[in-house]
Amino acid sequence: MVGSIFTRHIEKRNTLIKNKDVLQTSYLPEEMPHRSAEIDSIATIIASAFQRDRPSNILIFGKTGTGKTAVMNFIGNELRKEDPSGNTCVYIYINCKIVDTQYGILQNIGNQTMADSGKSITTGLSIEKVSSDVRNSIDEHKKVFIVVLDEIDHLVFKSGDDVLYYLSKINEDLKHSKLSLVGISNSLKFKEHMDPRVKSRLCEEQMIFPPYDAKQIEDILRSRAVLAFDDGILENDVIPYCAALSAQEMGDARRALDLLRVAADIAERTGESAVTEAHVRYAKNKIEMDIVSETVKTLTQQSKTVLMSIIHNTNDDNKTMTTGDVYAVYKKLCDILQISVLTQRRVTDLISELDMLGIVHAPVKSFGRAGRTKVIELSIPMDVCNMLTDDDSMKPLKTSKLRKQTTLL
DNA sequence: CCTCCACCGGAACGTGAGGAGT
DNA sequence: ACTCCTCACGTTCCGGTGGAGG
Repeated sequence: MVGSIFTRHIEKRNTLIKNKDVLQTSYLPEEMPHRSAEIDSIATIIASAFQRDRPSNILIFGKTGTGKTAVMNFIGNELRKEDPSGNTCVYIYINCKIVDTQYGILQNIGNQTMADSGKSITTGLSIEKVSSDVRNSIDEHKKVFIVVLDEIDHLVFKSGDDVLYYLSKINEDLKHSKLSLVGISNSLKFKEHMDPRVKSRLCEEQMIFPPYDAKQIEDILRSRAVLAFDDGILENDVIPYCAALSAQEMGDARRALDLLRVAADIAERTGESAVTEAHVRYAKNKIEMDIVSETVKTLTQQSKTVLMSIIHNTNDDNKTMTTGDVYAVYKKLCDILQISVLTQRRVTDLISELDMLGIVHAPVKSFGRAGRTKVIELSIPMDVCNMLTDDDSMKPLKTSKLRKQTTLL
């Protein structure tokens, strides 16, 4: 037999997409359409690092997909071009959605500054020890450090502003080095959760990235499409359609790129010679479904059980329910699944988490004498029910006998 | 205007996993 | 082997609270 199981697929694959990387959201373009003003003003602030001055701390706001992260990484790249050996300036990027604890942030900065000396920061040390280690390591370098904290709101929300307090006043204890912070956030609201002192120090400069409009998203898509596709692969209305769809979603350029990439993927896989508007529509559904199933998959068993209780409480004529309703069903499900029953207090927290993930909608509402409670409604399709019962830990609910039992609840 | 329901949600604390230093 | 650290996940306790009905 000639060839592997892949041969057929490799041969069949017509190359609709010339360069796939260009359509990834992580791809860093050579130039950034409609963001030159922002790049310029950040560059003026940061340029002082080359005079060995401390650039002002910057806070950048903007909705998702407005190019905040891309602009900062673009600037980071330019910084390295200007100073290839890193003699005066070090650029450190941390995504606070991934690293969201005080300890993690310090550890991350420490590891990036100590990398050349072969040392590293491990876990199990006290915060005080780690902070002083990091501070010493920074000072030894005698450089200007630009620390970018992406999704900083997530950090503040999750772990408070202690690290920010520490980092924003670290310069007082540095003799040779300097450190400036760039915070990136998609909500303005998180400032309220910060200590006023931290806030004022962090907000020395503030910038807001406005959402892109449909025309601008079109430009961005076109600049990428030129690199990713040969002429004639995209039907004329594809890019405007992607742009229009994502402009509806608050000018999210990332969504627009995802749409285009997934649409092209679908067209390629089905062996078609061009990408059409229909592919984009299909891509839109696929992306939405993928997001939901991915988040549901990563829930803990307890959260899945709570979600299951909400699904069981949902029926055609009554889509909403109260915390009490959910908890009653939840207790029975726990019994069937043979898992421990959490307190109602904890379950309300789990429901709130599901709310934050966009899986359910659960505002609190008062019914006067009838009390005050969350009014819970499922905000994803019922199909997730199947996704949930496919899960190993939820197997017991799959047998028909038990399912009958649970639907009767 | 007051009451009172059915929870909400903050605070403090407990437990146990995962890792480090000594 | 023992102590010490963080962090995730829960529990217990308890003071609120919006608004329909008296």
